[in-house]
Amino acid sequence: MYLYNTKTKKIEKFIPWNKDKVTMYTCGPTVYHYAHIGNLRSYIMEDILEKTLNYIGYNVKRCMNITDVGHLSSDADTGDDKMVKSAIKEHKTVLEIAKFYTDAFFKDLESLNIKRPEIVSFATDNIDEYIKIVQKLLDEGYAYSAGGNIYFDTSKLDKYYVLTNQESDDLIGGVRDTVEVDNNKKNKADFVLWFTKSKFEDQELKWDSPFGVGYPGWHIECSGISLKYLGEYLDIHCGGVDNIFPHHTNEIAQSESYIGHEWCKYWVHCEHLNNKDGKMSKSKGDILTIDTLKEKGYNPLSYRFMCLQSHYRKPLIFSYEALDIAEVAYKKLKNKVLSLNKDGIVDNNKYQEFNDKFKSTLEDDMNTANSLSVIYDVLKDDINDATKYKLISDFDKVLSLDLFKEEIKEIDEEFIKEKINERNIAKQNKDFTRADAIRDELLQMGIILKDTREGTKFEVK
RNA sequence: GGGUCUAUAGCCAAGUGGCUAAGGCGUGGGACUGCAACUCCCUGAUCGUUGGUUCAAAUCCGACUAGGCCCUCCA
Repeated sequence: MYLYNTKTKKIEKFIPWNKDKVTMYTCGPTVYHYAHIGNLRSYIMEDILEKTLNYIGYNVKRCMNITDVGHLSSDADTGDDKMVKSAIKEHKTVLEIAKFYTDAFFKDLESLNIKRPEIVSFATDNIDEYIKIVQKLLDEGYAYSAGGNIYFDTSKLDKYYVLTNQESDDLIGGVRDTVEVDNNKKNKADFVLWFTKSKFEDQELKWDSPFGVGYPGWHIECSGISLKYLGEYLDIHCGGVDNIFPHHTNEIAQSESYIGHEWCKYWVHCEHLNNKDGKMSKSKGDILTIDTLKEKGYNPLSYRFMCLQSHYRKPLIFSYEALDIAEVAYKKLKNKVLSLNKDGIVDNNKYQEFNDKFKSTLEDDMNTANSLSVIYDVLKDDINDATKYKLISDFDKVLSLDLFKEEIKEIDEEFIKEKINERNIAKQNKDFTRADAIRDELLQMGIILKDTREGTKFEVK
């Protein structure tokens, strides 16, 4: 398996810390709003990565966090806590908000056939872990207290900017208007580990700690959860490219200072889904959800197909035109696959040949566009249906496009057969007006008729 | 301003130095059909611009142009 590693800016051969056990951490959502389809692109990519590793024989232990507290608009002690803000807006408690959007998030994962990680942990369930880490960082001089908060001291590190080639002087403090400069910080890049002085009177969630009553900073959450569930040696850490700095950079700083050695080997980042004007984002408000796609009549898996047609390290521009194309291609592919006759003897040599080809596309930094091409190669090849069936159903263990799943819809089969019969009689009598009327009537109900050599068949739209 | 990534046909997109640049969708033509739909066959590009390295470049290097993302909210 070869992966692009943000840490080295190179495609590298994947060698886990332990021979066949892979630990994988993926940054999860902040549950103050619905996930938009751009967020979900990353989760699709991570799903493919996990399933690929399984497919080529690794045993993967994967963990994901759910951020349900302490996510400020800014990392300085300014701005609003997103969770609190939503809670006020929707007249609910913070935990009610978290529960609601967490459930919605899991539903989205299901719609897209994304496997739920083995371990899913809430930020609020691991407070002790953060306190333990912050305490040790304080004891060893990596952190300091100022203005009521605990900060990480980035000047204590030999190299802080490990994922980017920035120099500290290049940073523009407060590049966005909404960010205020926090004067408690010793260095521009320092970040909060623990807040004790909350500006929000209605901050509902607070915990007692040796540093005072308060709540954790944003970055400590992922380090804490990852170290707790996956240990001190992590193989892969995933997320969107926007997390490279500062979030992942800060995670490395605090985690490696805490454990005293290298922590994570491979950093894998997914590029964004953009629309014509740039990035979709929750905070900009222009979000497009899976539910919206469903309401417009799209199959969520068409979106998955669209993502798989592109490479995860390339920005993908969303448009309904592109989604329409993906949906047509997906349906056509599915129809072809569904018409395969699975009975027969599998040609093992051919199976091996195509399966190796499929694996190599995935092992090549998850080149899913090429993986899909292998399906078309299989369909076109001069091998029997049984072999094709076996190959494609195995491929689908990774791709998860439900290629063999018939659409289940409440249909009255008897009624349709009667109508088909009626139409055939009309056709025999050359009463095409009547025949077309019946065809249109069924079409209205979402039933498409096909006149084949074996007689008239129907298909659910 | 600094960092980082991208640029291939109408659209999506593969390609990481070497035969006529994958694949999908669409378009056009054809077969099939009462007409369609489905299916099948055929159909398209000197690879952002410009220098350079090389026997050989979409592929490597430089410059330029356009665009995305990050620089304390973000997948």
